Amino acid sequence: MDTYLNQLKIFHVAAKEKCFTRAATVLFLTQPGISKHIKDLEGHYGTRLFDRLGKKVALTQAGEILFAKTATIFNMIEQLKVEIDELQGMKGGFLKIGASMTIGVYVLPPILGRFRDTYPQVDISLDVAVNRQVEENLLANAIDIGFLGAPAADARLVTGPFLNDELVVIVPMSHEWARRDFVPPHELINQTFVIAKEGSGTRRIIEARLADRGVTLKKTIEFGHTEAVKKAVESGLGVGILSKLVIVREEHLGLIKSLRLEGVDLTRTFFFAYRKDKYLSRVTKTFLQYAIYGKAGSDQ
Amino acid sequence: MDTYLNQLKIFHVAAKEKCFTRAATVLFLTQPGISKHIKDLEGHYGTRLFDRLGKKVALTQAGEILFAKTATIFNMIEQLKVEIDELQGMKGGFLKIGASMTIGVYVLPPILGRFRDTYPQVDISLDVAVNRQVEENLLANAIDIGFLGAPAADARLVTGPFLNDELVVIVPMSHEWARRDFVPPHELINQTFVIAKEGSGTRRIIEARLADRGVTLKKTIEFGHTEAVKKAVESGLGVGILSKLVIVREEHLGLIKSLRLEGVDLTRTFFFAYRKDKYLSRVTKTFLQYAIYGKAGSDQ
DNA sequence: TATTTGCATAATTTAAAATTATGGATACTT
DNA sequence: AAGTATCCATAATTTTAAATTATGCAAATA
Repeated sequence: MDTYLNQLKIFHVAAKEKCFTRAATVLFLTQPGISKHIKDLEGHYGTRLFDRLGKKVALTQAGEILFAKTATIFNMIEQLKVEIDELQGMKGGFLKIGASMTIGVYVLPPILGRFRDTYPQVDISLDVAVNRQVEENLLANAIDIGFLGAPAADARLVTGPFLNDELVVIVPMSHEWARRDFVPPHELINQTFVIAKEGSGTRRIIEARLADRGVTLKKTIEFGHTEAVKKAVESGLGVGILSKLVIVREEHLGLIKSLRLEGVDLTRTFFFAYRKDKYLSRVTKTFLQYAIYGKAGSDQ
Repeated sequence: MDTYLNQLKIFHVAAKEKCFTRAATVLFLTQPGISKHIKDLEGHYGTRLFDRLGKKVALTQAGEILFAKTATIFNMIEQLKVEIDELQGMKGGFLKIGASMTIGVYVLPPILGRFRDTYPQVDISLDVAVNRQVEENLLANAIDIGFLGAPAADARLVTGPFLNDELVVIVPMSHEWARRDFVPPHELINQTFVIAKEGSGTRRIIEARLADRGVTLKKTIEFGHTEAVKKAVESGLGVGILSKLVIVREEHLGLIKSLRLEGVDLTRTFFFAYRKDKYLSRVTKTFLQYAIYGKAGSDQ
């Protein structure tokens, strides 16, 4: 075969891994095999594709050109299998979802439950990660669809609004604010504040919007996890700000009370995203309908 | 390989030819080989790709899906060769150069200009930095080639001489030395000296060579920049020592006069350097020829 | 009905691609 | 600074995959 197809596959993995040895592991081969194939390919194209920089390897310009195209090619080949399976009406299939924290833990589970009731043959995986990681997983084709706290930044991804959310102040039932529905921002300053760890999407929004109103939180206690924030507020440690989505149960049970911040817009939107050049399988499309509209909408 | 790449190629040709026997001829194979590969591929996709209609074969629906994509795929693969060849023919690509001050500002620009005239499609970046930084950039593979005021110290770098330079004493036209061509070193001592900032290559050479002759400069004024030194000398602030390369224009315009130091060797050499284990692209090689010989030399 | 043409299958050969073994060079470690 | 580990390159060998030849069957051609 004069098109060096197998070599292209091996090159692609090696370029992705930036390491021949790791590529060998991924491909269930040994390192010398990788070296040889790359060498063959370099012979074919008449130029080096990798610089061997000591222990590291790095793509040359020619390598970069090649890699850009092989990514598309092997994406297409993967999609082929899906498309043909669907043609045959194979109802099973696999749906790989990635989501950021709040969505993955509080929003998706009930949706997944309903979806599973209707399509019990579909295997589902859900990977909860930070926004950036979800984007990367989409680009690496490791997940079919992602749910993010912000529109995907990468141009290779298609993004759309998925769900509107609102951040609310939460206080324990023992708190004097528990009988109110609104609180003006400046009153927050004197409160001990239980807040999510730096780096979370929620945290960023809170700080940005409060800063707009000239309010900076002083007495803050940080927790790494939403559940911890809830528990802390419940037990009277202070007041918190969390997504409405994550406290519905607690509020319903009368464990905490939520209030809005007067005159501060704490709404935000979650987004879905997928690779522009990815063929969305029926399963994926259907799930997206479920997620956005609660039920399957139109078929297209 | 679990992607059946070779089979895809064979399928593609067979689908194009609508005939296994002819596909065999095209691919320099025999018909049974084609049959087997198609069969393997059908096993992989779990469905027939061709209907065997008596003496004829025709694509099934699944086959059509496959054929549509393989057409794109093999198109891309062909395109790849073209794109990489273009890179080789220097109809694209980029060249990342690092250089120390004097070379980057006074020597390279005209060379870059000529190079660009011949290869307008090559993108060029030039990063001017201190010697050490240039070396580090080379090692980090951030630049393709570097030009330095001293041979690269790191064993992983290949170094070669690039350009000979000479430091000369410069005086304003109003100075009594302006009518001389040589000046003995000891006369320098009584002069106010305008000199480049500590740390520059030029400064180090001046001090080392003068120290050999037992001369230490006393009345010195430091400037951070070569241009400042020139301006200072022009306006009669004192005498200076600078590279011949940087004052050709000023001397030609009659703004300053340059003299040699009697009996002191103030010549120095500039060097190019690149990573020993880096593949020098054609663009890089050609540029190096331009830099060293003024024009492209031999092709190898 | 005989003949040609095209694909399928099986046995065998051939060629490709894998592995093991080894060496050199660079980075990390103590 | 010396020793160790890591990573890639190369060569010799083994294994596997893919080619071939040989043959059969079915449909189109005459």
